Amino acid sequence: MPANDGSLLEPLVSKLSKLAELSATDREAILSLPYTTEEVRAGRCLIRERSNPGRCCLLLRGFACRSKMSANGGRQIVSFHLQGDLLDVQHLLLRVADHNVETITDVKVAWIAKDDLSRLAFEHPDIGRALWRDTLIDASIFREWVLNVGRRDAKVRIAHMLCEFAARCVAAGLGSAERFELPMTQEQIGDATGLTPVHVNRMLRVLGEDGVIARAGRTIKIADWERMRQVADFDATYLHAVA
Amino acid sequence: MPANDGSLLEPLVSKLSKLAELSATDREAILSLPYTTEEVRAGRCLIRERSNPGRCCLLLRGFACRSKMSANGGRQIVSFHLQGDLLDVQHLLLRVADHNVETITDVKVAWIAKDDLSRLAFEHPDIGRALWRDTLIDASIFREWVLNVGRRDAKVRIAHMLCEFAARCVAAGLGSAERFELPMTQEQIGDATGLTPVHVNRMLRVLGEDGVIARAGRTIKIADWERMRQVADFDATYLHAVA
DNA sequence: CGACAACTTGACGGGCGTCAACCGGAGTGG
DNA sequence: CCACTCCGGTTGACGCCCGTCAAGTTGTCG
Repeated sequence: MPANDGSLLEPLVSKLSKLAELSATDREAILSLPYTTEEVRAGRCLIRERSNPGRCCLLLRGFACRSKMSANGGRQIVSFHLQGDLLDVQHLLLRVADHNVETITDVKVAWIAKDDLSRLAFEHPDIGRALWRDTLIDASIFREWVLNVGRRDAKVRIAHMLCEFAARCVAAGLGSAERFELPMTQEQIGDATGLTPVHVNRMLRVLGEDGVIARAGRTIKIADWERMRQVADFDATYLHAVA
Repeated sequence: MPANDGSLLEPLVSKLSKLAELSATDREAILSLPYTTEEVRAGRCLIRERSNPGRCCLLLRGFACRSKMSANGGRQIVSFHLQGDLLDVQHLLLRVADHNVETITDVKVAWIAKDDLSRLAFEHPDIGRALWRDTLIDASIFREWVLNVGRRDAKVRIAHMLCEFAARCVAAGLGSAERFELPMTQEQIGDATGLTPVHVNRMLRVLGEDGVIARAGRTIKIADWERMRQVADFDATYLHAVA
């Protein structure tokens, strides 16, 4: 499993470079982090609520999400993640996981020891700055999700989720804003928006009938992005230009 | 307005001390931060969405909240704050505010220049660690709010909000868990839980009839805390022992 | 070709929003 | 001291959005 040719952490370097100015030394320090890789099937749990991982998970390929459960058995997805995302920076400084991390598709991840990453953050101020910014943007997205789930009706809510997902895919170099692929089921969309899968389906149909989106299986096409943005009440400010 | 007797930043020292081990030097560095104080009436906006503050706001007395607006005019409160809270640490590293900060009661605040606080964080690693942890706990609370608004019904949702608020008041030394004072209106509770003020009122009445809480004006009494915790689906893990 | 998961659609009901009226306390001005 | 105003709280009637239940379709993988 250990496969330290060093190049696999390149996505992490490129992500953090967008968040702060990194020196050559910084980059080398990141690339020389020890890690192990693992391939995991769709629908598995990478990190479990209340556990204390001891290592951080870098998503190299595929899609994942973070989720929490309510007492009555309801699942709430609180964020989606794609390649290049570091899934649990918060565990550098918080002892116990307050949520699950689950795979949505088959994924490839790199595990990095918490202590190594933490040391890196505090010995290289600009890396620390980048990681901190990453968690702050994370928090900003959570705030937007609270608004989305709390104050928008189902149609707008789903449209907003699609906009955010598209924007992040484009930023990560996966597909274009006009045409992209959804990796998640309608049930997972429901879990992210606080709706039932049935109602997600209804609203996707309506969005299609309105001509705001076009669907073919899980591929979404958005012809008029300006219109989509209005329908979705989407304003990318909260992504803070990166995400 | 400048009133640097130095002692007014004591709450900040005590808050950060709970988040990381601070040396005497660290404490002195915090206390010697330049700041100005201001008294602000209830219902005012301290920081406006899309603005770029340039300074951070420490809440010395009273209550405040952070909020966002949806296109259709809905307001969503994303967090409540009480004395000792630093209201916008995220602006140390993010350029533009993605939400408003509003006063709930009359408050007294201390303004600290962003650059001063930022320098402090990076020159004193343990202060940086404490501030970072603070923002991570913030994010954890947002995740819980997404779950709360997305997957719990109105009664549980409001009960959960009350539990969190009580826990944080107790942690800050304001009142006891068995009896505390709500500073916010039922409309603000609704804005925090994604409900209308009318329905908040109904659910508060039901919680009273169920004997879970007792109300007198805005004072809340919780006799059986274990029962309350069950009704509210409340598990303080996500507060990460501080907050 | 059979099994199973995801998607789709319809019928029905309930939780919560909306509208409206009234009450009570605090502040204000005569 | 009392009338007036205003904000917040309270309660009832009614309706809609979305949840629930159920059945059927599609697609994929063995």
